[in-house]
Amino acid sequence: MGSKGDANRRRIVDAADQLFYRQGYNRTSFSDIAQAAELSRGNFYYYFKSKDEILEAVIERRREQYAEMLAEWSESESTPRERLRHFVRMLLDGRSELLRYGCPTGSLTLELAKIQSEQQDHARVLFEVFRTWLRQQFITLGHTQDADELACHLLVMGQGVSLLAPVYADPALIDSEVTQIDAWLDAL
Amino acid sequence: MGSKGDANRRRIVDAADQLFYRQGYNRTSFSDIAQAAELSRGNFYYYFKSKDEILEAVIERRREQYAEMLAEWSESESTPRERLRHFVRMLLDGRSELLRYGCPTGSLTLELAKIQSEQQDHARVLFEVFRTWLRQQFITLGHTQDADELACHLLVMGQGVSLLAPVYADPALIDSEVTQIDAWLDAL
DNA sequence: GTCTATACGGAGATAGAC
DNA sequence: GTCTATCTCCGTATAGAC
Repeated sequence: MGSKGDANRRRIVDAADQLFYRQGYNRTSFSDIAQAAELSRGNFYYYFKSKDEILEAVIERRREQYAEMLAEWSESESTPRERLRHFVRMLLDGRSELLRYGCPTGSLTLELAKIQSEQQDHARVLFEVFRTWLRQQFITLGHTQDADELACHLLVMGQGVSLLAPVYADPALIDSEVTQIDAWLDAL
Repeated sequence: MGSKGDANRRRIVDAADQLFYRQGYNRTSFSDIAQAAELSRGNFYYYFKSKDEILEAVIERRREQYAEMLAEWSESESTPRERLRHFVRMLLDGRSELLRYGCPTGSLTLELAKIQSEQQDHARVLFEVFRTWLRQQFITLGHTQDADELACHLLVMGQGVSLLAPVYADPALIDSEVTQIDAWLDAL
């Protein structure tokens, strides 16, 4: 657990994270990751013994990042409505990557869903992070009864946009959708 | 192009269609398809020389089926509102498969999007079939100005539900979403 | 048209020298 | 900790007998 090893480990997870997003999990090989992390395949196996282990590490890393991001939003935005708007604005901020590769969480989870395995359960926690946070915002907004349904509906719309985005690669589609989602939020 | 060959060809496309849906395109091998179609690998290559060719055939087959299905709905339902409701009801009718594998169109297209290739263009036509039909319904409903935006928004919600469905494998989530989408339609 | 045999490359994974 | 060499399996694809 020296400092050199930790740095390499981080480099591997970084590289794997990016490649899983851009190429997909199934199409990303050990060689791809090793090459991107600038390590030999042999040395690579010193850090991770299976593709499963890397995936687990990537998911855990993303989970931490998302949780941290949402915690920051909870601090920086004072009202639940502003926080929800911040969530929607993600679609505009990550626009160029969204148009190419879709949502990192959605695309990964959908890929794993087709291989009925324990990996799917791991990936689901990523959605749970957002769902829980969104639900809390809707509760604070006064929608105590249907907070979870509203949270899911917002997730649904976000995922729908993220899927259609790479299909049409059209920025105008994202703009139009964000407008409609904002209108839905305002009407609540 | 004898009758025997045509039957085999159809069997292959059938098998490939199912496997692409349930396992995903990337994880489905020639052997998988040959086995499901009950053909030897050797004979298999007599009909399709590459995975690309099979994919093209599968997409074309789906396109025809969807176009036919939508044409039937245009006949069986007399008002655009009823036709749109029929579209939403797909989420309930295909419930059990949706909960396991998501939407055939959405999952395939997302997978292909990560391999920037011509295959992506082929898959996009599947969305175009629905988008065009939906747009027509909204126009008939009187929304001439924003028909395309509304069509896309309905597609977005459908795809969002289809992605979240296998993540949580919860029928109640689909029910709740259908209710909310129906309410959105009614308000138009 | 249908099969068997086989070539070839890439992927995951390990052993062992340094 | 890092590397090279190597093993095995699987996937795509072809040749050629029947």
